[in-house]
Amino acid sequence: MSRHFFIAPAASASTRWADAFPGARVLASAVQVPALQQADTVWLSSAVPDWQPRLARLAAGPAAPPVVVLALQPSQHEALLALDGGARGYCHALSAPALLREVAVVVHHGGLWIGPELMGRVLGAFRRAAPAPAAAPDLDLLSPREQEVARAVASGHSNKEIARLLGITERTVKAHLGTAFEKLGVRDRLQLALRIGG
Amino acid sequence: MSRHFFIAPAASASTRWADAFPGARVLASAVQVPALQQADTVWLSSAVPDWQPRLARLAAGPAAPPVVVLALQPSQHEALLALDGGARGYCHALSAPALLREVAVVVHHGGLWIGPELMGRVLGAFRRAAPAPAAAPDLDLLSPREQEVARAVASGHSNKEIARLLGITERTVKAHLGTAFEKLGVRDRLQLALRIGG
DNA sequence: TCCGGCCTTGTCCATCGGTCCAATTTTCTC
DNA sequence: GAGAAAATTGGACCGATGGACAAGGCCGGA
Repeated sequence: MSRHFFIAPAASASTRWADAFPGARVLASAVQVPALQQADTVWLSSAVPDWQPRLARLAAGPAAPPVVVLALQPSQHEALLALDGGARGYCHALSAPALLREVAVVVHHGGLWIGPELMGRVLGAFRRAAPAPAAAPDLDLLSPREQEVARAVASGHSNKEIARLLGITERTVKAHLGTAFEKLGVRDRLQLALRIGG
Repeated sequence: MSRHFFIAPAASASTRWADAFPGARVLASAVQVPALQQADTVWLSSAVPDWQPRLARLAAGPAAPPVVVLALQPSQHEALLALDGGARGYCHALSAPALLREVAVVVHHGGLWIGPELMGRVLGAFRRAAPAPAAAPDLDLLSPREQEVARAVASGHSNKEIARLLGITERTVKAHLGTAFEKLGVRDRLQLALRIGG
C-alpha cells in the first residue's frame, strides 16, 4: 500500500491527484501531520504560501520522504528553488495521472524528476561551479606505459586483466608496477590507486 | 522482456551487470549495433575511450533509449559531461546489482539518476549531511565493525596493520572483509577502496 | 525462548601480488 | 655511433590475500 500525501490550498484541483493515486490523502495547507515522515511520496503544491519552509522541514532528516513540488504555472526559477530546497521532483500540477504515477515511480526509486528543458539550465549552472580537475602531477613521474598500467590498477583491474588489456605478459605488468611503486614511493597497488586516484 | 545492452572494454567487470540483468547483452567496445536504438536501457562504461561521441550518437534522435554511464572512478566533472551529453543516469560501475536495477527503473520511467554526491551538490552544499534516502550509501550497508575495517583498507593499510590497529586477529579482519566484499559486491580490497573512497 | 545478525577465531589451500636474480630489443638523446 | 632510458620477458621465491568449512559467544527482536 503506497502512502501519498498531497498538500495544497483548499480550493485546488486535487481531483487529478485522487485519480492518479486512489486512497491518497489530501491535506489542507494549514495541517501539520507527523505521519508525513513515513510517507512514500509527499506532493507539495507551490500554491501553498509557505511551501519553501515546509519543503525544508520535510526534506530534512535521514529518512525524509521524497517530495515533489507541483506548480500550476511552472517556471525555471521556481523549479530551481524547489530542487535547491530538497525536492526530488518538479512538475505541472495539472499533469495527467499517468505522468504523475511515472514521477512517483522515479522519485520512489531514488531518481530525480525534472523537465527536459530545465535539465539544460541546471547543467549549465553547475558546470560553471565544477571545473575540470587539473591533471595529477603524480602520473607525470611515470613513463607512458607505466601510466597505462597504473591507471588500469586504479580502475580496479588485476594484473592478469591488465596484461590482457594491454596485450602484454603478466610478468611485464609486474615490472611496470614495480617501477611505478618505487617512483611514487608506495608499497602496493592499493596505495598507488589512492595516490593517482584521489 | 527488458532489453539491456552493456558497452564496456573487453576485460571489464561485466559479471555485475549480468547478475543484475539476466539475459542482458554485453558488447565489446568496438561493436556497433543498430539494435541499440530499440534497447530499453543502454549502459555505457566511461572506460570506453570514445564514450562521449558514442553517447552523443546514442542519445540523439526522437526515440533514443535511455543511456546510463557507468564509471569506475566517478567524478562530478565526468558526471556533468555524461548528463550534458544526454545520459539519463551516472553511477558507479561496481554498484550492487540491486542498485543497478533501481537505476533501470528510474531511467525507464523518464527519471534522472545522479549519484548521491552529485545530488548533494545540486541540493545545496549545506545539507550534504542528509542526502537522498534511496541513495544506498555504500558504508551504511556494512556493520559498524565492517565499516572500521573497510575504512582502514581504504586508507591503504594491510590486513596485519588493521589487525594491530583494532586489536583483533588478522583472521577476523579477513572475515569482516569477506562479508564487506559480498555486501558491496566487489571482489577485492582495491575495488572496495574505490567504492567507499580514499 | 528461539532465531538471526554480529563479532570473533581456527585451519587449510589456491591464487595473487611484489621482489629478487637475470636478459633482449627498441627508442631516444648526446 | 655510444649511451641512457624505456619496454619487454623469463624464472623463482615468498608473503599477502581471499575463499571454503567450522564454531563459539553475545545480543536484540519475534
